[in-house]
Amino acid sequence: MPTFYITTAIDYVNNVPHIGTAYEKIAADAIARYKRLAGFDTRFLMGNDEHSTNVEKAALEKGIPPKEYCDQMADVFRGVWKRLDVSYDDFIRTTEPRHVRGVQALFARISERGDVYKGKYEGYYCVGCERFYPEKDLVEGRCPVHRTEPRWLSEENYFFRLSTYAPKLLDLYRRHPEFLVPEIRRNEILNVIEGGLEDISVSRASSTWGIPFPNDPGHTVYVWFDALINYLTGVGYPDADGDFARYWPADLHVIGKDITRFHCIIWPAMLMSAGVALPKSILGHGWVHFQGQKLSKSLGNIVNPLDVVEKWGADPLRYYLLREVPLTRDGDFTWDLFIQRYNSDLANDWGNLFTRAVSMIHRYRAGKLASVVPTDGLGDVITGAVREYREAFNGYRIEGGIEAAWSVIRRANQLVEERAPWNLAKDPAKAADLDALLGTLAVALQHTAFLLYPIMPAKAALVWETLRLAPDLGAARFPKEGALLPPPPADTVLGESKPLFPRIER
RNA sequence: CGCGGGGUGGAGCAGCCUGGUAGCUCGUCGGGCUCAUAACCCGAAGGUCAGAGGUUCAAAUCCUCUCCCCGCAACCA
Repeated sequence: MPTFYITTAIDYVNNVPHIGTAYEKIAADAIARYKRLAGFDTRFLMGNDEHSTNVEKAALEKGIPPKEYCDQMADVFRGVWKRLDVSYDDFIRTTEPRHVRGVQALFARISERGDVYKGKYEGYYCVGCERFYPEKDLVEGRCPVHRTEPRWLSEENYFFRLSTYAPKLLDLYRRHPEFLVPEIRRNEILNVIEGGLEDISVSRASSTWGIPFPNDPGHTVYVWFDALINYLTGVGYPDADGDFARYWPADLHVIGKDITRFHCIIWPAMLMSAGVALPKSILGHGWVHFQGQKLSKSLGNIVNPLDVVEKWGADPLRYYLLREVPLTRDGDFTWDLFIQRYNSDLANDWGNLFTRAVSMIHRYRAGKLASVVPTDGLGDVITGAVREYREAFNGYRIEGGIEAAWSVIRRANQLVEERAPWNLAKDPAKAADLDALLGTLAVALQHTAFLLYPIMPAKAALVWETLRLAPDLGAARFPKEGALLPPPPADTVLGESKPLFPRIER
């Protein structure tokens, strides 16, 4: 069985998830669910990044030990992901022993290669920002953010010879353009690499909340190095057998566009140095804005995904984000648009098709299907939509997949008008026509549920169950090219007709 | 000359790479239907494709210039 290993970025735990973080996880989840339907042995990894000094500080402010703080935050994050129906297979935390062990092992490999050396890190350091500033970025000798005078700090650090990997990275991008998508991000990264790379500091002497440096416990591993390695330790590295052999190299890292440099320059260089296979592809997605503005704490426009979920469930939010925000671009979340898409797409199109079809099957045929073979060309519409859907998903164009599913919904709604079942029902001579139509609608509904399962798993499952199909929709698999799914059972009473998505009245 | 993204009917977008009927969703207007969540279906109106110049038989699409908007400091995916 082919495998598919997909990861998201792991999250810093000094903030709770917002709608932008949720977007990334939902998108990755849709892809993971799609791959499972497509028959891949799929591994979906998420996690938390718990080692930064900011985390230590946040814990201190709460007056609890960092570990305890991280435990609490891990519960918060996992709770949110559960509410959003994110189906991760494993959740890694960078404080776990399995991770620490892997980080140290990878460092040993990089050191053996001679790519780590001890040097001096000097510069202006702002305590407020916890970072170094080049002299040119200072404003009148002061930190541009805090307006305080930075300290001149000189620290012994370990460095990674990133500079020597520039030619190899360029070669990687030349030979594997799919390593980083979309193209626009690839061009940005190529510019950076072509501009030359500098060695980077990979240890901190000042911090204790981190992974001890191998052979020099006075230092801790720089948090980014620590974090990136989660993709390896999440499948068992450094153990070469088991899950690591099964899933590595990863097929897809889903990350935000702000951290492409770490993932597309430093990460592959680390792996090259350690002699570990590179991931196959990295997808740098855009931002979700709110009312046209970047999400920002200082602006106070952070949208908590749970606010949406509490009112309408996870599915409408998942649908909105996946439909409205293509992975390659920035998108916008507004309540107006959310309600509009909910009402017109979910309530009126899909939801209404479901209710009208199921209720007619009950009204005219006591809830039983006499025929389950689609007529009126619906079979071709469905197989065509499935083909389009798969092409779109394979290119990570989830919105394209959604549109393909909608072509079935639209055609089915049209067909109801064309065949006017309420008239067929009045004429006993047309009973067979009515049976055929109702069966066609049931099969169409079945396929919409199947195709929309990666997007809206809960509602899709509800439709599936109403049609009295095998209980676990997630265990269903795509039919062969050009074929249909095994149809709903004939002569079984279907479930009730009830609104899938009650309209939102403004 | 800092870098990048973008300006297409009322709104949001596709088309631009590989020139040749300007397409989609929503909204508006008119009609149809009554199975359905006042949902559904059909039709119509509405755009000199930011502006100017150029190449061409032909430009939203290629070239040049101009104007406007948004990112590129931090929290942060």
